Amino acid sequence: MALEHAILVSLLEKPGSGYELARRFERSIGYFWTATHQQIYRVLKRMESDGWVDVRDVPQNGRPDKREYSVAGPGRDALSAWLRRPTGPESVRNDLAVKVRGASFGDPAALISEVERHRGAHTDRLAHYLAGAARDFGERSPDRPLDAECELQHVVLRGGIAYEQMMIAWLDDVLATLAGLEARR
Amino acid sequence: MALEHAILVSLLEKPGSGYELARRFERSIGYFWTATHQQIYRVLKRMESDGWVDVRDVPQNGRPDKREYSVAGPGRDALSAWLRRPTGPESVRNDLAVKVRGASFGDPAALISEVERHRGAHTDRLAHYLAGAARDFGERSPDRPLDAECELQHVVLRGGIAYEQMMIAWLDDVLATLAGLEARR
DNA sequence: TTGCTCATGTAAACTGTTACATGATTGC
DNA sequence: GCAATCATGTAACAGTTTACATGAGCAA
Repeated sequence: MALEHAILVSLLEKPGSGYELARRFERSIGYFWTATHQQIYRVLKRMESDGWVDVRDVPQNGRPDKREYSVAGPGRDALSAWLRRPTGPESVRNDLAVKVRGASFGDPAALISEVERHRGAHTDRLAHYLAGAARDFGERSPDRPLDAECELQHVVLRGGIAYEQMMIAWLDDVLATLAGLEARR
Repeated sequence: MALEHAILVSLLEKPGSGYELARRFERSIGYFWTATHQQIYRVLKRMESDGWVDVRDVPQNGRPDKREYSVAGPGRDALSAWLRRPTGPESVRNDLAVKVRGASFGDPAALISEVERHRGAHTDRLAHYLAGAARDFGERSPDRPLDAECELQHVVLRGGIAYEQMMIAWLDDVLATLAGLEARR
């Protein structure tokens, strides 16, 4: 269980409201951990009552007030304890792999458009990552290295890029295999 | 939701009991879809009452009887309908990426052993996949191609291999980044 | 006799998804 | 006037995880 930890990391990078966190989970953090606003509000409430975060009501002109959360001492401790604690093997959930394996009992060709759709989604995401990498980490001089926070954000982004490239290559392999089966019939 | 579909695929490959399915979810299918025996028993019961699977009581000598499930017509239909139906974007859950990004607010060096542990797990899994690939798909003659089921199992396995190789390379990148931050202090 | 494998389950707690609800402001 | 954005929630349901429970056989 790590939604609270993902929220702590995000709040350490910048304090914000539940709504703002939900936005961030559609971008940046959301690329390696998904959550909806309902989940976030629920967890924020629990973390507040556990003393992991502080809240501050921020009045805004012409807009509803927002409750801005920031990480408190116990939250920081909980995060650094979690960093050290071994995390179990990730649970994999790959619909498409199940579908590909299931295709042999149905019509393999029927899967082609679905695989192409996924390929498109991964291509879009890759382009998005590459643009972000160029924007945020493009102009680095070797004699003036970035700080730790930046370096670590960059290595996570490189992971996202490697993942998307791997997926696109694999989906091409799947498409070639499906086409081969089709041609053979 | 696709646990029922993963179970259908597994039962089409070979009928079996809930217990046997739970074993398979620790290997083969489990590499791209995880499930515990509790989930499996619950879903099997629902699928049985929906007529997706047939059950047969198999007495065994010296062992408890087992209830062997096999896919029925409606189950096969449900599977092929799902194969055609677009599946939403996969929800990513990567603990380690959250940890790496969180490390800048704690001690980056404290994360090194955790990353090394994950690297070891991925190396083991890669070796296991490669052994399986050599065993099941090693001796192929180009003039006698395998059947569809085999080809599709093979392409899924290639995906697993590509994933593990990508992860190991990324974890090396993470380790180099963490070491670089450590050396700089 | 201790622990492992085979075999099937229940119960409770937690997490995730979908739908609904409110209310102000900004831009077309 | 209509839709989108900002901002915070509730409610119901579905799915997942963890712990507990039973009981037989088999091997060190």
